[in-house]
Amino acid sequence: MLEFSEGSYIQRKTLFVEVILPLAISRNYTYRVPFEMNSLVETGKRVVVQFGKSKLYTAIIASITEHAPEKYEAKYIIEVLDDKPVVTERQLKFWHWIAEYYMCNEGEVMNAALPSALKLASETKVMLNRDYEFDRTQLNDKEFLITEALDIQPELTISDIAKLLGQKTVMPILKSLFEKNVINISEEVSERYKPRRKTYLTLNPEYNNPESRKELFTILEKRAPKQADAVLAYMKLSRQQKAVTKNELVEESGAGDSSIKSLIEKEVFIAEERTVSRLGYDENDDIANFTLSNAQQIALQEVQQQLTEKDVVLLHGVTSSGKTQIYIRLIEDAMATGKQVLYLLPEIALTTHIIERLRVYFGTHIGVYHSRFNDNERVEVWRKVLDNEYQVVLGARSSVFLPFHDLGLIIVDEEHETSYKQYDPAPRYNARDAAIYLANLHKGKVLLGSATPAFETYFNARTKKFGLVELAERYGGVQLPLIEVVSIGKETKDKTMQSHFTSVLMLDMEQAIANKEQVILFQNRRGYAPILMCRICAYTPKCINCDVSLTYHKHSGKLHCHYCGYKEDTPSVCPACGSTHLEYKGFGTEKVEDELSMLMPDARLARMDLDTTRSRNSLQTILNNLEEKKIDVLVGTQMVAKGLDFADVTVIGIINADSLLKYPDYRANERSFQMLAQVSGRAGRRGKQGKVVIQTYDPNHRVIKQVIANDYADLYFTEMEERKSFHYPPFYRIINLDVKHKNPEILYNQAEYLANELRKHFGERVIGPEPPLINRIRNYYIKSIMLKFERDTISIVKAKAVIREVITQFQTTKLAKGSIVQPDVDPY
DNA sequence: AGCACGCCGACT
DNA sequence: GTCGGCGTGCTC
Repeated sequence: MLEFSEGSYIQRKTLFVEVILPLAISRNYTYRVPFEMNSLVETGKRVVVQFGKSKLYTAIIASITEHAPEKYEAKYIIEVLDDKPVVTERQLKFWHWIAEYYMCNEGEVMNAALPSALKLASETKVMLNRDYEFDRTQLNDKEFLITEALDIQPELTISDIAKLLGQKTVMPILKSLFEKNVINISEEVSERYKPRRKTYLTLNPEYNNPESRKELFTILEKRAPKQADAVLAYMKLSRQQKAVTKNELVEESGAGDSSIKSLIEKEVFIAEERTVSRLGYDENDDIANFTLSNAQQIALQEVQQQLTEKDVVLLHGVTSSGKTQIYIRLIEDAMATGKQVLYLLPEIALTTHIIERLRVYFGTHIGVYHSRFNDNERVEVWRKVLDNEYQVVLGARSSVFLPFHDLGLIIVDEEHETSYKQYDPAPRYNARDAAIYLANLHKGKVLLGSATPAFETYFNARTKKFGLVELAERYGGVQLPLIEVVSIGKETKDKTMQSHFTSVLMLDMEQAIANKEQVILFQNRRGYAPILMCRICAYTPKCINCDVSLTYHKHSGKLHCHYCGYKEDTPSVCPACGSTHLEYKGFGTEKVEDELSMLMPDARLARMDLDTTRSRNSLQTILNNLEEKKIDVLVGTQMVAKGLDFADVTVIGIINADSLLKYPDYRANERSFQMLAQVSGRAGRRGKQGKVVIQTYDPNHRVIKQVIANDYADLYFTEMEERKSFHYPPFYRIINLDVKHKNPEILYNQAEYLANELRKHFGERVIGPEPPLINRIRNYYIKSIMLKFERDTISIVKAKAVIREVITQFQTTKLAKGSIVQPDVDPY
């Protein structure tokens, strides 16, 4: 003992760290800190540890103690990766809450939260960054050696590199190479996000004075009249709107693409490519310089006022009411106090355009976080949020995991969107709900925005748990769509129906197409016909796994199960009685498209449902075609109602509202109301009157009346008063347990067994596993068991404790062999 | 998540 | 007789 200074005393203490490993294991593990690293360890820093026989992982320090574990000998930490923590203590608390609330492991949360480049493991693959030219003379010997090796073999694992260098500690070298942008850390090579581009035209300023313009016209009219038309059309358009696109000009002038091309070559027009949003916005609505309408101003003040009293406020504003402008004012407020802001959007609404416009507004202080970003970009955003370089972050679901220091405000736009909920890998979190907890950790506020709030949100607002601000007026004089309810029954009697279309809808469609406007038809079923039935013995083919009737798909000529994906050939004779009188009952999008193509042979039709969007770019192609007006009528399922607005869609037809009104779901009325309201909201934007045609056998159905009145309160509250027995979430807390297995038969037995185990504790509050509907995800069949508790009859904590115990027993029972049970908590 | 260990079916 | 399938348990 040569030294007695305080510093050396600290070095002599034996420290242990509890770390979170990025694995689905139930506990945190304890490692021993070598003396020389005593001053380096800190909560939230990354460390490299060996776990199991040979694997190295990046783990996060969750806590530091001096107490040695008693039952085992702790392994040593191999290295400390960071100079300062990459995960804040608040985040660790947040992770802990997520793990607890959504019944998963902290390791799984870590996996979802950290970009993979921050969690290198021995099997991680490394490759050269091809997008970046680097100067190899800047590298040291070892770094140089690695790049050389990567020239020969494009992919190396970290253990390969350890062998190559003949040393165990390679992480710091890789870290530095990554930071110098020399290497990439591979993940599944995610498709890079391609922004959508549009060509904008401006007239060469040379022709701004009347004389030179006159001159231009005289030349053009003689030699190229089409080009003259194009210039005239440009003048007309530019008087109406701020920016003119090439496509708009082609359409307006009737001149061909080539005339415009030659005008660009002659430098009459100056062409410029710009990134464009897929939302209904374009250059013509100005976000940088806007004034709030009266209604918006009142709503803003009300939101500000309510945010002083409540932690969460719901802004319920009809489609096109200009909620974004209100958000921008609120973001400014929060920024003025020096706090950070998180602006959450569903993935589909995150486009470069909205980002660009907010960038114009907030400069370089705004960061964006996307699932389509590659890892380098994600790490960069992570670091910049950590270093407080970004004051505003615009992002999808996973951005709730960024290392914020001082969140003043979280905005959750389109709060009702189901894409905020992650289903497949744990953690099965809902970013909207997690955001509320996150804001709470920061003593910040949450604004939820929606035109069609989720039922639970509206319930919380009406029961004063959340604040509530209503904005019922569309912005900028945009009219709410006219809604016309048409009785299918009456038109059938009058013989004015043409296949599935009423005369009203036919007329509206024809008019819209004549005006070069577009139509969206909504039919809540895909396939051709949902039921095939024998006319003699009423036999219907059913799925062998799920016991639901099989849907006929004309495209494949087969019968499909929409739950598990099972397919079989269409029988030509009834398998039960041998008769040949087989009948298709009901109809889906395929049939609607089919019949419409016969009624309107000239209209350009397209279909958007799961079947037509399964392949990689097909959704994008459909959207592009719609935007470029290569489609007159789009037939689709729920997909057409999600997030996308097109300026020229003026007519929305709901082919059969009754299939929606009888939605086979325990939240039936809410779902049908939302669906109808969302679809309806898509009609008519930017100065065009929209129209919604609702075809139904039941024109007096209350839900339809409420959609017309945009009346949430009545729907929800009378419903609750009248039918307390209905399975509405605000009265119930629901926990879903998913049972997974590759074999549907075993799965069903196990689900049944688990349900019975749970019944021993919870009695009749366990629903399931009937009816035998089985979903298939990847190669597993999944069956849910729902636990439904009346509110206040059981604490969710207690329920979860019991469930955990049952699951643990279940997993050690012989019957449970091979099944994985994954709980999915619905917090309402 | 990996990985080893162990227990049953079809092969040189 | 073994090779290898997966089901099970453990990793600080």
